[in-house]
Amino acid sequence: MEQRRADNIAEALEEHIFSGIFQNGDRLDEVRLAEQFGVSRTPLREALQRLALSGLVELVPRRGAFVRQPGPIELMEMFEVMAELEAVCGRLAARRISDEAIEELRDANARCQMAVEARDTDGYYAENERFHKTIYQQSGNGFLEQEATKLHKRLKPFRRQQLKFRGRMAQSMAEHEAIVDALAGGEPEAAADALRNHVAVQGEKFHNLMASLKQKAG
Amino acid sequence: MEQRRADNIAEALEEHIFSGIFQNGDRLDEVRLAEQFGVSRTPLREALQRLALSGLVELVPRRGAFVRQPGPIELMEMFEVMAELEAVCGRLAARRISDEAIEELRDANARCQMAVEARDTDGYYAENERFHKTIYQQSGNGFLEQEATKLHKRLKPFRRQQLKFRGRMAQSMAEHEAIVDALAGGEPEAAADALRNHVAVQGEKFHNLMASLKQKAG
DNA sequence: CCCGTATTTTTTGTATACAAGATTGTTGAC
DNA sequence: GTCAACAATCTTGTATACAAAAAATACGGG
Repeated sequence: MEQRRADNIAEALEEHIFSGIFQNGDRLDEVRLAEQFGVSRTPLREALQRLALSGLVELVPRRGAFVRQPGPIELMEMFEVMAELEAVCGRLAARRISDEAIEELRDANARCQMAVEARDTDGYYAENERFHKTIYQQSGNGFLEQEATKLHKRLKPFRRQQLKFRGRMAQSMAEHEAIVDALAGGEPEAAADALRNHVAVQGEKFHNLMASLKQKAG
Repeated sequence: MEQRRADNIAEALEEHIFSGIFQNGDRLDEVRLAEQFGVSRTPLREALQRLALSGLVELVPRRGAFVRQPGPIELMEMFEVMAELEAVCGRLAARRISDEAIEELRDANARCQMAVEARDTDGYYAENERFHKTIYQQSGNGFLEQEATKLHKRLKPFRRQQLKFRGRMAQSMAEHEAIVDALAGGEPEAAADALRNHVAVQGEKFHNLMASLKQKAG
């Protein structure tokens, strides 16, 4: 249970990085952080290595660890891949999904709708996440589910930014309905297209994302 | 330059695991391996953690590191995802590919053909890899390229197994030609389908894969 | 004779100490 | 005054020492 500790350090660091306590090129001083977290450098280094492999920090040999936020281009690329991964999940899920899962999707959507009406962004996001994770699961491919979940987590902070834009939650809801209909109807290509367009960052969404990035930098 | 060292340990371990020196559930003893590689436990543990994140070993807290070869199911799942990733690369590349890259693909194919005639499996694999990596690149999405390359590498030993089956190389060649034609013709869906079918493990390929797995186990 | 428990032993996880390389500051020459 | 080379300092990477937890073994009770 003490591996837990390294995990917690990694997660805590993740939090700090995501929440903007650290800026983009900041060097992550090992001794400082070790003191701050009350552990020695050894587990802290292990945490850094994990974060490096997950892409949140860059590990330069003999130079140290640096916060590595994706720039606009890489971010677009990641969203493009996310859209395609979700599309694949949808295509597979349309053939393999269970009735219970469709119920769960409809349930998540209903709760989403309630959150929209209550202007509860956090609640909305929680149900939104459940919606997407259910689809990953129902792809029937555990490896795909893992990969999709990983990338979903990585993009979480940026997605949340976008939810703040007016009308986005309502539009997103409508898209969710279309996705469920395609899945329930067993239409693989329709489900894939609906999910790809739902996740892809295009048109207005693109401008919103860029705007939120500038806001963060300024 | 000394980060290199940890990399080398990880790579050496990878080699050992891939080449069958270690069997599937084997425990990787830290002190033994440290002695064997002539380093202390610290860098060795870091190497293990990397391998854990890349999926080659499983790190059980307070229990140790174990070799983790994917079973038949997970393997199928990984090939399914690989096929879809390559399909996406192809779809994007069909729109974005450069003339030089098409030349490179044709060149790789020509060399492949030569290797087939010379029954040079290694040579064939090298050119085959160049072929696929070029398509990843030409997707114009660096992140996608990275992910595809990672999975490609992970599946490498299993793919190689399959090349040994009679006629596989020749069939694969024909498929390569079709892929290049679709890319050169700027047909996204055709390129995607061709690549998906090329990579997917179905029909005869499925039985071949299963046979090679049993062979390995026996 | 077998099973459960306690003890010993091994092994992982963490801290600290040490070595090698990188960075920065200072001093001297042009 | 500026640039370069050297030295001092700091930081990373590695080794070792120590603590805690799990596995193995031995002992005792049933």
